[in-house]
Amino acid sequence: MKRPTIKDIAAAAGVSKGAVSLALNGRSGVSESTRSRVLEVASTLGYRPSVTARALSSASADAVGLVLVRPPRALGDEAFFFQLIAGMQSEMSCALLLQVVSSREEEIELYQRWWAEHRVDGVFLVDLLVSDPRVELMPSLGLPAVVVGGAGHHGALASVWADDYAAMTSVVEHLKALGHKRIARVAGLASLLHTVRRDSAFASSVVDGVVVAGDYTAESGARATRKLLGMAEPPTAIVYDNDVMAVAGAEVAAALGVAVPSELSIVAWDDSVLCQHGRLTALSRDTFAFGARAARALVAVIGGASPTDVEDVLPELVVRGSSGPAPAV
Amino acid sequence: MKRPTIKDIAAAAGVSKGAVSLALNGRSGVSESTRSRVLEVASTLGYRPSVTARALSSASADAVGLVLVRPPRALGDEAFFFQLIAGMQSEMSCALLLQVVSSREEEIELYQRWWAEHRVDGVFLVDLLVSDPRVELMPSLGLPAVVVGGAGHHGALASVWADDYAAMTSVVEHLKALGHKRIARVAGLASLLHTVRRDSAFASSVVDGVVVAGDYTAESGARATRKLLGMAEPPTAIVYDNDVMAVAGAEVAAALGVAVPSELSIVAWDDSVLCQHGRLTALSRDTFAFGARAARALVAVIGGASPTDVEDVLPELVVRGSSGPAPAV
DNA sequence: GACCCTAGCTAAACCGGTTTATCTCCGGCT
DNA sequence: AGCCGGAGATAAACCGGTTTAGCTAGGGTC
Repeated sequence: MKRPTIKDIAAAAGVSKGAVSLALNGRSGVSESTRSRVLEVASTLGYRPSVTARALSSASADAVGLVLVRPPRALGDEAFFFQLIAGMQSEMSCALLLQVVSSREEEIELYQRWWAEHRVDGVFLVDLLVSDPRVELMPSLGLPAVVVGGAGHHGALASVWADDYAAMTSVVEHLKALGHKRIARVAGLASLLHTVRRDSAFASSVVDGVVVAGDYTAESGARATRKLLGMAEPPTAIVYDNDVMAVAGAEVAAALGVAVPSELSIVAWDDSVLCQHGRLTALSRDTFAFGARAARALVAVIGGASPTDVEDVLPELVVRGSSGPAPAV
Repeated sequence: MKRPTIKDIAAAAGVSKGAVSLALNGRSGVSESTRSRVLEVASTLGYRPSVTARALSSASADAVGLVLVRPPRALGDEAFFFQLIAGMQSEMSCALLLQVVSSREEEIELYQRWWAEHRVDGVFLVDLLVSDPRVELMPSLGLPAVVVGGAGHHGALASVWADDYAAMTSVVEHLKALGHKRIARVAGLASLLHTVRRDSAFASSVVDGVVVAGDYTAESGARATRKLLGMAEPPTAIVYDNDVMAVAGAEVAAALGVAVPSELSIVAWDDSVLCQHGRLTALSRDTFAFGARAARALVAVIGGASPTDVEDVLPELVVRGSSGPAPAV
């Protein structure tokens, strides 16, 4: 009960392997009558081309790659990536080759290997570093790639991004309009490009703004919040770089008896069910749609389109119960 | 700057392609001196075998498959699957081929295709149906597979599972011990096997227990809760089939002015950050470890081990603020 | 009628591995 | 000496496609 190969079709249709290949791929070199006969035979035999064999002779691999550099254990709580992946899938007819590794070196090694082995037709690049070697590497390999969530234009690569700078500014403006003066920020990993972008936007719109580093985990969010609230002149508003840290921060505030939002306003970057149920004011971007857009861009680049930069809509601030007027002095 | 192939190594070492293959795979047929010379050359040339080519001559594909049947949009909120995937990755050195499809037919089609094309060495089967055609299909295809989250033994397949029946019983016992008599349940999709298992456990330990169907979304959880609380004799405790529905239910209760836990106890199946921050009593299983265990089982089956059934530890009830003594009559 | 061109097809090489058949050489046994 | 066996290596077939070179028949041109 083996699956039919191109040879079986050739035999059944009474033509050569080569003719079958031409006919199935809609290329010239066979007559219309032969082509239709081949297609007929192929469909009755339930023929499916083997991607493996096809990839070997340098055609499509029918898959795209995504490598995540994370401690696997922490990954599961990051709804962002799963939303992103789900969105990507919605716009791709091919499969996604996914692997989680623990270092940047392994990541690069893996991209090279996948490409050398024709296992993928293209890749997504996420978590862009400030000076990211991948931006140079991909074009030199000739591997189609799309930067997801970078900061605009990146070398010769296509890019799908949102304006973190403008978004941060809009958050700060919102808080200033509510009368806040002492605004703090709990940042994400300093090595990531978007952290730097948000940092600089924050620095230029808030004078003497305090920034505490975090790593997206609940623990780091709680720790940073305790530190901030323990200062001589604690902030009246804190902006967190992701939802998990913000929720943890809100809990710390509650535990310390700091009322939200009357004494402290909290804003989260990236909305999620977590923020919705915690009634946190959050900067909401449609991560699912973002992933879908990235997939479309990658498909286009693989198809031979020249790389373009797509700017996502500016994230919208969804005001919920965790932000309000600054406390009277 | 092409990647070296087995031919290059053969030329550099002055032996034939066949000898190189034997040497690299640690098989007999070459002398120790030749083997070490080949290995030496291979490492200095930075040789990496092409999985694609290898898969063609019926060897390993170095990837395993997972197909999810979901509307992609809803998938992103289901932390369960992402935790599971993260756990799988932690125990696999190979990549995961992931695709989201919208129907069971496509799922089966995809499994067959992947296997026929040597794209995967084995697959995970999730969301087992009550009478699932895949259980018969996999052995007949000869495709190594592991059932994840089924109900024990499934035909000729290996299985990694948790005892939903006993878990449900333990939840009900907990509530009964608190004095609850009118206990209700918001179930998941009726087509899934574990729903049926939980249903039957619930039915046999709760007399006249009301069950409302849901589909794991927040909307369905809210709807079900409104229905239950609007009854003439509303339940004093509700058990939800996942975290998202439970949190939505807690919100509905709050909106209707029903105090939790003094008037209504809420228990969620599957713990998550959502439950932790919502202070919901939840049936906690370590989904990450569950995924890791599934990966180990699949690796073993692919390696030729005879399929075994691994029972996961019984999920543990983590009591938080949402469950308490039944209200006095 | 000789010549050329092209459409339509076939045979064969190729991709990068694995596997099998074959060949040679060397040592041990009778 | 003659025979057998096994170790060590090679050449060639194979996996299932794509691609290229080459062949054939038919039609148009001068």
